[in-house]
Amino acid sequence: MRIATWNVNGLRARQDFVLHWLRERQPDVVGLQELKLTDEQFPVDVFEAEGYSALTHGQKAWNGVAILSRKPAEVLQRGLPGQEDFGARLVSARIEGLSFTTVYCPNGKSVEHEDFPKKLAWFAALAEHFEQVADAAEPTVLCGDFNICPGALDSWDEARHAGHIFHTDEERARLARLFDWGFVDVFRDRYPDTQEFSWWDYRGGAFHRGHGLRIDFLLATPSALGRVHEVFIDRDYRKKKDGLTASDHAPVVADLD
DNA sequence: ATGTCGGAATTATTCCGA
Repeated sequence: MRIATWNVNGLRARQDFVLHWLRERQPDVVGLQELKLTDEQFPVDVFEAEGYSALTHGQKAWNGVAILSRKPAEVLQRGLPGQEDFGARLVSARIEGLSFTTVYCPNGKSVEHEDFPKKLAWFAALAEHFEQVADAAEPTVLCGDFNICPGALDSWDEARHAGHIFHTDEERARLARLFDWGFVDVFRDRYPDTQEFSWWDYRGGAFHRGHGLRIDFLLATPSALGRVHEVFIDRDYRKKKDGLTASDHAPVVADLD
């Protein structure tokens, strides 16, 4: 089973690009983030024609998440309990015995902004949700755009950004609570010393200059992690394809037995 | 160039968020 996560930065603008990727990479289950459309606007028929059912949790203009699946998927949750006012950011499903959740975590904007403490509270609610309703002994995947660099290796310039947004101890402590519960960062587990990024700013030629961050993850409980035989960040799909504009995020992909 | 995108509000330009 091939699973993936991808912040597409607007599905209406990215639809043809996403189809290109699906045909090329042939994933079985995909968590999508930043759809920027409502459930009514989601092009269900387009993905069904490609062999995928879609479970969506969208809203007008901003945020929005979905799960595409080639296998039967039963929705478990739409929205993070208690945090619905902060946008449509979570959807989860049970797919062939795997609990699969995808999230678009709040950005926070800057440590001085009012969204920053709200971001921290959102992460606390996310950890609490898993502590309350999930079982770390079960095969479980939590994937998405976390908008946090877990460590110095995950930033193109930790020294410059330390203490700033995506690089604070407070944000890293909120991620640590998810790790304490039982999640493992699949890419970092397999490649402890490799610097790779999943997001590059559109501005300033950041992609070509190597100015990126690793903020998109596949997290897995040990029983799911044990099934992983490969994981990669699909950097090639951060580039234009057939004249189509890429998202500012690359997909993250893992192959499970 | 605080440099690019996507989307909304409003109707070709400006704003907001990332």
